[in-house]
Amino acid sequence: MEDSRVINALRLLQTADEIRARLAGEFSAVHGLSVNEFFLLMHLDNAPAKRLSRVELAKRMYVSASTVTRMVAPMEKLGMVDREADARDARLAFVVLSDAGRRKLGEARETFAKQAGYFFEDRWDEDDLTQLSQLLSRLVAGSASNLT
Amino acid sequence: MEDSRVINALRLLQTADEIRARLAGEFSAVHGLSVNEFFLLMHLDNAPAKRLSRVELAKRMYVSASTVTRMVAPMEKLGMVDREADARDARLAFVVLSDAGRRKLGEARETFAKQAGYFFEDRWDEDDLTQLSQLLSRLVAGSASNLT
DNA sequence: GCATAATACTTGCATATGCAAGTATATCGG
DNA sequence: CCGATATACTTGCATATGCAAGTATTATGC
Repeated sequence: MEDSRVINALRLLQTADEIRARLAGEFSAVHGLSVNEFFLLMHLDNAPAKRLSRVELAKRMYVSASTVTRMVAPMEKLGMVDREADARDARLAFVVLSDAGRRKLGEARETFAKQAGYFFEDRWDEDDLTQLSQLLSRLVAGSASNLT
Repeated sequence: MEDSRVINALRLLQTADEIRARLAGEFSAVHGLSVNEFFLLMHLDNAPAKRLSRVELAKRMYVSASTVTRMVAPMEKLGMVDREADARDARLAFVVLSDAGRRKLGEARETFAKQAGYFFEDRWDEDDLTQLSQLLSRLVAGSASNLT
């Protein structure tokens, strides 16, 4: 295993799996939220009018359209998001971040920040963090998925 | 969003999602393998005697024990792995990499390398790759999950 | 030694997700 | 304008996964 691209891809995937596993437990216990639901809210909050179509969400989250449909249903019932039709195109069904969703996201963000802190704690200093941030920025820069 | 730990965690998760999505399509089409099945084989290949208990696999893959049980069943049927009991502890059921599994993994590794190459292509040079590798090595170093 | 606790694995049930097909609407070419 | 095609979303079905409970075996405390 000498190829640095392979090594980096493996390490990225494994690191992400570890972070995701930690987050899943915390989000579920503290907010009754899944990691993907958190990201859905993040994408909405990041969007111009706090709203996105389902296909846009699917692309940004790297999941299928049907997954978005089924994720949104319970979130809508709980009042975190609203459904909004488009005046010009009757096919579109926007998912809109509600006030309750915004509050929920605010709380979840704190948990995320805490976990992110724990994760890097004791292993990385500010210089490392800045270095990684700059490296990854080039990977996510072009992507519509970028949340940062 | 000023906390560099938060930014890095978000970018790591999103980057990994993108890589994983690409791999999933390729692995499924080319090898009839899921990304997690690939990692299971990688962990076995990485282990001292090409074998691990199910709980060890579960820990290293950040999945539940039941998931390992159910992942292994079809892989065993296809001959990629064998089941092996422990002489001292009758509870243990090792998963062993078979010759067929080793071949399969070899092919899948090539696909992985190709995809990893595409992913970093045009965006990163060797210096960047080395830098990231060094940064991530500290994150995965302590972990038993480390494949690199 | 033996009862209790811990560990390894499996299984029932519920949820999550993708793919393919179905429905509704919009766009395009003539 | 109209049929063919494309797009947005939903739904049926199959697979993947976690949690909790169940079974079998081993370790621990007395």
